[in-house]
Amino acid sequence: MTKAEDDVASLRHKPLTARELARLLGVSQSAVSRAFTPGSSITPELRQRILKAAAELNYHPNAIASMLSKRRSNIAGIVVSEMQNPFYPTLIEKLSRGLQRVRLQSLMFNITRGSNVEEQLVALRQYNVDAVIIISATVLSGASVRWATEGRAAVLVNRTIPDLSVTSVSCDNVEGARAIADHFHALGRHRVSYVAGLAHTSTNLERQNAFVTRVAELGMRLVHCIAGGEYSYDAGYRAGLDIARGKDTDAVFFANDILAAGGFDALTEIAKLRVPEDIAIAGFDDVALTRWPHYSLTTFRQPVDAIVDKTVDLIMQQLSDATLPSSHNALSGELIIRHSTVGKQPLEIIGENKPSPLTNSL
Amino acid sequence: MTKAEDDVASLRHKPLTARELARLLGVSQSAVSRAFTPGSSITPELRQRILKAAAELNYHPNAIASMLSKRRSNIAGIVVSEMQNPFYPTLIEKLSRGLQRVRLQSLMFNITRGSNVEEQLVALRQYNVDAVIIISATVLSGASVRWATEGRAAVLVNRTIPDLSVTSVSCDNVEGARAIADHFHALGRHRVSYVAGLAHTSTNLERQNAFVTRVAELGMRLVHCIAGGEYSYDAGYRAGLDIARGKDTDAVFFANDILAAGGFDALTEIAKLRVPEDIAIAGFDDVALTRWPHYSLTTFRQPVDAIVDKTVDLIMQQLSDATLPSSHNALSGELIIRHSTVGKQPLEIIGENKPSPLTNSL
DNA sequence: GTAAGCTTTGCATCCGGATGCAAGCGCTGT
DNA sequence: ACAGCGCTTGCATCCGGATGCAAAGCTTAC
Repeated sequence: MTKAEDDVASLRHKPLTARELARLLGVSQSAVSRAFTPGSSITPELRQRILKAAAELNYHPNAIASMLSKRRSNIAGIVVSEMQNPFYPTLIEKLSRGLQRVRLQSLMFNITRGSNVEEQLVALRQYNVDAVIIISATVLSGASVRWATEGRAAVLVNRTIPDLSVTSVSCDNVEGARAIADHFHALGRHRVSYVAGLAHTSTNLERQNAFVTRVAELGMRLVHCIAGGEYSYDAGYRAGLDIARGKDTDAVFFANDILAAGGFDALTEIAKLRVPEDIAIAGFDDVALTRWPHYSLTTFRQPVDAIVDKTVDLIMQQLSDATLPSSHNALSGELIIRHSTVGKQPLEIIGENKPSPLTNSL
Repeated sequence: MTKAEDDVASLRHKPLTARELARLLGVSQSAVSRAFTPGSSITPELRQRILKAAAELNYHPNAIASMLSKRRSNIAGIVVSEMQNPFYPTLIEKLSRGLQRVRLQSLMFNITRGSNVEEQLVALRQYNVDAVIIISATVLSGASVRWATEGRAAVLVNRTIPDLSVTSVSCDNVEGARAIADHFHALGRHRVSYVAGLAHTSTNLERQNAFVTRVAELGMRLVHCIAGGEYSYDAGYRAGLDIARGKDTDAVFFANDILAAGGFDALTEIAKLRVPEDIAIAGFDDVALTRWPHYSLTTFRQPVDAIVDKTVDLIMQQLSDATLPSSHNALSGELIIRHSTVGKQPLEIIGENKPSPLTNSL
């Protein structure tokens, strides 16, 4: 044991420390520290000399030590649970890039069925992350969220918890669902259905309520309101079969794009319905596959960039002012009309502006 | 500034430290430390007393401090670049769970066009990660990889770099490509094509070379070898159109499933070819969409779980023995035959065993 | 009863940087 | 020339746990 450890230690030639570098240059360790701290009290000449030597000797300040003394980890913990939905990898990638812009690294905490949530949250606290970003319409209880976020900057993305004073950022689901309903109405559809995702999630509830309400306002009939049970292709497929059996729906709104893709295939390939002539289909999110020619799915685009920017912005604000009150931010999205509701002809007329249906898709 | 900082500090009620807890219990800080260190010299009674108090007072050892003194971060840095391909989110999720099992947290480093690679790698080193796992068929130069992995446990997943002595784990691409060629041959196809992904990646090169070689061995004709240029639906779609124009191919192997999906749609919906009657299609990876009824894509399944296990295993070995020589591990996958090569009838006969085509897909 | 041998505990110090404070230095103005 | 002021620099200490070493406590054996 001790032997092995020694071997390891000797082989991993330990990196240069600030003290060592300082000694070599005949300056103090503080000087080295200051050279790497923007805005600290040091002459440009000394700083240059130190930085130059550091570059030559391949010295990099030890982030761990720095964290310890600054009591600041420069790490944002991202709690994720649904990497299966392609919307999330995209979001996370952009988010992690956004965080990097403000010098925050992303420590990922995957919470999935199968992983120990408790343990993950303990780790989250132990790592002293400066900020917690929770991206998961599911899983965490309110109490867990409170515990995980207590006393640190935190943002819930794409999720709200009513009784919890934690800042949240999401797409305006109400706007989106209404836009879909309005679109169906403008197309002259009267017998609409809704396919839910995970029933109890805030995203689903908001979309469902807003859609159902708007449908009633517009005098359309809600034929089915199907509980998909999850945000998956399979659930959408099954729901599509149900709807086809009902034979009465002329427009369906699926709670997200993956559901819609499944529904699309079931409705066209099994039920042999024509889209959009027999039935119009709309999804939500605007993931890559909505642009695939096979689907060309009308959807409500989540303002991903805006969501990321707002999230990063709120984190930064909270970091500089711990008293910042929590807020719920619903960001405006955009209805993207494609073939699945208007067919190929009208699309050109309406002026769908993508130069090619292929541009920009996965 | 100082004012604000003070406010922050006061509001974030700082967590209990080991010294504080020790003082409350009338024991030494070392005792607390030992209570939390398995196998250390402490009586069970004392340990219990400390752990009990710790639980009550909500004390958790500060991981940062622990890292500093142990010179061990318990963090694995995962360098990723292609979150767009659904194969990777799945892999990463499983990998991060596998790492958690051995007490390693995953710090993600997203390397994308647009992000500063250099900076990311510096961060990787600064955080003193114990292990580096590079999952990205692309982007990093050999020199960068060497620099990032130097002196620490490291594994390249799904990628090899010939002249570099860094351990790698990947699917056996040669086996997979040969299996596809053999399958085409067994189906009686004679005029095959290959659609490449990112040309210079090891995954692509291995698949391409093995396929081309095997095709020649079997006496089949290689009609086209198309440079997709990237692993995307669009590239596959364009390649599909090219192949259809050539009119001579009766079986295509796409370098991965996403390419295959694009090719499938182009061949069936634009070129109006029947799959598999006119043309058989195979992909690689076995991502969720291959199971979607619309595609039902024959593919070579990457042994994701085995890849994850092997990777974690190799990391652990390297951590306990720094002298472990590097190795290249190609893990055996599995040919998954679906409708896109054998059609609906034979599938039942061949005995595709999924209880329902929907099971297990996204 | 006491010395040897082992275990448990505490003390002191270290990990590598950050930072408050005071000493050092250079410049200005009289 | 010297007091006064401001900027640089270094010293000492801290961040929160880990750990080698020695002291203390307990067993066992003579």
